[in-house]
Amino acid sequence: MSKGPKEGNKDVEKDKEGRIATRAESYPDWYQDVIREAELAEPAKVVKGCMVIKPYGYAIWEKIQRELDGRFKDTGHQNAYFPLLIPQSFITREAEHVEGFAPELAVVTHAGGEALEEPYVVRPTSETIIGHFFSKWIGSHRDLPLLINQWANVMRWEKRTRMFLRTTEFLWQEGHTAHANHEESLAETIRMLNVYGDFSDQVLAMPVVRGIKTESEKFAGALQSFCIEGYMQDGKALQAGTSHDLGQNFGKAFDVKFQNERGESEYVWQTSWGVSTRLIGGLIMSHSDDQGLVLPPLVAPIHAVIVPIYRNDAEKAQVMEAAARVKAQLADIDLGPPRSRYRDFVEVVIDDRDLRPGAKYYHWERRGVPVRIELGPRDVAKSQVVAKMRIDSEAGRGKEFVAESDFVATFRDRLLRYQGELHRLARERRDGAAITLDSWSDFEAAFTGEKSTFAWCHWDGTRETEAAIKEATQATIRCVPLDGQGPAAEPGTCIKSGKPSPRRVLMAKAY
RNA sequence: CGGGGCGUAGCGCAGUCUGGUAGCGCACAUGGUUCGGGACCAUGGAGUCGGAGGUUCAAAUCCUCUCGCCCCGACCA
Repeated sequence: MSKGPKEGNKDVEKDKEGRIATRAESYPDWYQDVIREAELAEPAKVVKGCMVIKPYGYAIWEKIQRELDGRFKDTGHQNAYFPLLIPQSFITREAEHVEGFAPELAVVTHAGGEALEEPYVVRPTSETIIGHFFSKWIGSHRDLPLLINQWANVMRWEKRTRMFLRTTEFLWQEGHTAHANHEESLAETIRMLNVYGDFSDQVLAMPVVRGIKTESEKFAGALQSFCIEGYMQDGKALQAGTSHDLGQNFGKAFDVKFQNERGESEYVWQTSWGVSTRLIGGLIMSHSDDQGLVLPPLVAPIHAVIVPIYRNDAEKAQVMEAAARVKAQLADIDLGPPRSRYRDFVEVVIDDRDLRPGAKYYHWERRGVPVRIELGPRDVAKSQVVAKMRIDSEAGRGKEFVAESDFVATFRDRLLRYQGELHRLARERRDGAAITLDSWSDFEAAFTGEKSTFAWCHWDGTRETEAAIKEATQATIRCVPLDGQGPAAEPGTCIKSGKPSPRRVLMAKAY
């Protein structure tokens, strides 16, 4: 939408011709326009680096929450809530953790009109305070595993912020679990990584690479961090979710001990995992185009909009009656999977505002509503509807004239096909852009200036080489892929140092 | 923390160089004509020009200080 029209601004050149959508190519123009014009959010301005999530954007987050929460419950987790403020001393107990988070903490030093004896930090994440409570709650191996999730806000005073992708305050969920041994905690770490990966593929239609972070990119305080990396349309990577194997680091720092079957005292093995409102940024950067937001049906707050067309009151009465009938039939459709714990009924809006139809088309297109239904006197007479999908796909191309009964009968299938198509298209864009590189000059060429893509390259496994690559190109090692992710594992030589490498890793510039 | 930019109506901006009635588009309100891809006409409401100080007969405009936001880097979900 960089050169696209702005809502309600007639000065900007209209794109009446050439309405073939082009895909997003760069933050910030296009990205921010999509957010503003779809009314997802706006910068708070009065609070540095914070944004206001508007109702339509928040509705997307609620969809994400609900679906993820169901999956957490399915894997045996329970929700709980812990304090926003954490005693500063908690943060300093784990050496790597304090080193990693100290620079970005917001600290409360005064309360009740007086200086506090010990300041509180606003949580940047809750491992420490949850560790504190775990130590009280866990005594026996019979208390394990303890599987807790928290939906919360956190604050990280980042030097640089970007709407949804990195804001000072953000909403997320953080899972925290404690286990009796490392096999179990590692299995949990990988299990939740796959919950995220599956969710991203199935619900967000955002294909991701599942992998392991390098030592320098891992979570501060973890033994090992697993991640899912999404491909954004400007070629950059987005860390869309992480799952950490914390080992006994926090158990030792917070004295979380249990007695095993033999009566011996042991530290618990913990995990933590999280995804945030960043997913909404990933959604935008994965699917949207010059005409605005594109939403997969499973996270769309509104699945279909009916635009009634009429010229006089008689026509209006007739058309509105048909619109209400179509809406009522669609509203009974449940998009949820057959055995889902939640129902996900189709949400239909009849746009009866006093605007011309064309204005409504643009309005809803910008908001990414998957299906538009036009309904006029001609259609009512023929018992048909005119359907148009947000983007051309197997689920619909151009304007289609469909018998009302057929349309209703196939609506669920149409939405689910569209969902699958968005995933397929995103994967094709990613795989079409991804490259395998073996020479350093090719690598530099691929990342000059603002350029970025997914590059599969050999790396010698050292922190020094990793740093040198980042220094030279701004590209980083996004992850070492798990088996089955990316090219088949085969040994080679490092793209930078020429030293031996066991397998290719994923490199890209990152958000 | 470095480098750049910007604070003027709800939103987007012009006006600042060269001081002199506070402007434009959209949005909003009312009336009318319209209505299958962003309608038009008429009328109207809406502002301590980010803040403080200074220069001047006169400051959105010049000077000093200050606050805030955005973008680009270094750090990160």
